[in-house]
Amino acid sequence: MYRSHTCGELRLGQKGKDVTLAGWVQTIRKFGAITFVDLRDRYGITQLLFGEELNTLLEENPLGREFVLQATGTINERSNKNWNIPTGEIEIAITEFKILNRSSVPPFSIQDDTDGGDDLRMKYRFLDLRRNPVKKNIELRYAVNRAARNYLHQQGFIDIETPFLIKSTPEGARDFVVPSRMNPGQFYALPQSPQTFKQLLMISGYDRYYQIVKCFRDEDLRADRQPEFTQIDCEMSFVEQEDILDMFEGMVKFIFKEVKGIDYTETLQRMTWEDAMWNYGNDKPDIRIGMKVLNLKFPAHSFPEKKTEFDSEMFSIPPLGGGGAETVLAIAVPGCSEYSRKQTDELIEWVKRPQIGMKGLVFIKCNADGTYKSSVDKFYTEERLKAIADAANAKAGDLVCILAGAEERTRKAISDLRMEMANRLGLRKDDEFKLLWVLDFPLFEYDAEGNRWVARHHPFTSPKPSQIETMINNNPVIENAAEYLKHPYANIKANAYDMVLNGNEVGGGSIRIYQRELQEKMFAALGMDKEEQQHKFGFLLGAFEYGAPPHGGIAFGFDRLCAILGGSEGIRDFIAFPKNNAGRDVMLDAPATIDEKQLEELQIKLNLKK
RNA sequence: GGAUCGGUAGUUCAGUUGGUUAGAAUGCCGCCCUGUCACGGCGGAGGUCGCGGGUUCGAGUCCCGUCCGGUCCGCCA
Repeated sequence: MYRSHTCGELRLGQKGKDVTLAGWVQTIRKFGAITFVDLRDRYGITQLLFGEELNTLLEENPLGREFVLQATGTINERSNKNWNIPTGEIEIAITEFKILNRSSVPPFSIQDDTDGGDDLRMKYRFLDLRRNPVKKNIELRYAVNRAARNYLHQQGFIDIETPFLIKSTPEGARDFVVPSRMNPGQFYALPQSPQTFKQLLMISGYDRYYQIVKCFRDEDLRADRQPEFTQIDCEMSFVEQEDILDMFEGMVKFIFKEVKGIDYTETLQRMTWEDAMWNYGNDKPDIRIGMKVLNLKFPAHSFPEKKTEFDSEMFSIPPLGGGGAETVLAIAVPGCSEYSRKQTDELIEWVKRPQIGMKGLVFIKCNADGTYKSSVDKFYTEERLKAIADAANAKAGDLVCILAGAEERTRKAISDLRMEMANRLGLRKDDEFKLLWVLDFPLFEYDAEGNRWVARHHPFTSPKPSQIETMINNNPVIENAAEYLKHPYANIKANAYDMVLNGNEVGGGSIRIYQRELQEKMFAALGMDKEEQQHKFGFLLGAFEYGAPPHGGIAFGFDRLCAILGGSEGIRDFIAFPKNNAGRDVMLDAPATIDEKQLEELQIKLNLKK
């Protein structure tokens, strides 16, 4: 027996008991005759006391940081208690000890506030994982996993594994591919999601399926994107959109309760995609913060049903962009009317950065005394400034920020500016959570490069029932690229939904197509002829002919959900062994070349550029 | 594919207009210390300034290239 207890469980109540602990040496504090050692394991830290009688033994067997130590002794009450740790009232008076293994000096300190940089921590991830902050994240991840499984199990879902070695379908993200030795020249692809398999399971009658499963996408990475990531993947049969929303609203609330102890009782707010874009410039708005976007001027073809008291005559921006910008958007930033010239100049520089790409930024300061001061005073009367400020819901003390430019870019910029200002003002608290459903996404997006439609969600998403006729009865071919928005397909809305948490998309799904005719129409709209459809998705089209039930589902970004619940923007510290932003595992140094012999077996010849 | 920031001691960083022997903190090693828990005191070791080239009397510092890392844009059905 290596240990009788862990390093986190002993308390004053067990005083006098003889125990054996095993763990890692956190610190050694020597005081001439006596030595204190903090022994650490997954459960906590317990102080060991080495008395004078052990000094010879300690000199013969010197301890060092991160040594693996087994020590036996008696639980003592401390004369000086440490109220910062749960075991701080006791210490173990050691009678014998054994070094189970030595350790080199670690390249960074194994502490909450480590001195290690990210790169080094990733290279020695096995040491980094010993640190409390990372350990807490990994434990939180397990708690979320457990809560999700418990909920889904209670609801009658069953976990069914689907294959990782599947067929490449170059629609959407790039596939990771795996060569087949037994089938030379042929490749498997790793799944970007188990999408088609879960739909086939619905056809097989497993009407409530889930899986917490790895997915693979060979695209460039970000702080919140990894090449292999985990989804909570779910699908249900005989459901409408409302059933899915109910079921998974329940799941997320259950997770909040189990993991964070939060009673999220209010019904999730719902917002159409159009309202999200209109009011927040973004399809995943953070609704914890205000600062709704005011649309001062916008292209006639966009959101034709939206009405505003402003129009193209009302607002143009003479000092920027020459002949007046296509789109003019504003937000009222609370409490910033006192910004100095230096601060507003800095904001102007911020929006001019290439990532934002604006030409400039117009301000209206809504002063506390009820006057208005703007950077465009010579073009506007104070009444007009007031009208704009009022329309943006600005109060005295607010700073109205106005951006102008091409529609998409400006919309993204105002959305970025809104988030930036919220961050600067500390409005995005990492312990405040607000969930939102975004509904009624467009089914299609126009791809100017290929002059064709692409699926906004994925090609298995069904249109709103009322628009199935529109889809089937119209030719998807776009005759006039310039006027693609007049094509009947441009206005088809999808039976799709995203769950948004604090401005992050944490889940997304749809009611699926289950009729062969409609699915073929969808594939055709995406530019696939019959032959290609058969080659890529023949198995699914065929399956639809054998009693496919109406079905739909959703998938949650598990890593991202964990990160947000843990109060973090990045997902890497919620994954035990993550990759860096070039897709490398710096600990393994992967990817790597393979042996000539392996290439030969696969009958693959490299043809590297350069 | 692009933008941007960074790379100096084991580690985290500082290093002025280009100018003597490149510093601090922490860690490490040695000595002292019987109540520490970020222990304390004294001493010591530790550097290919990412790499290559250039400008210069002289480069950590300026220029070009390259590699590595962070963040972002494109991309991510």
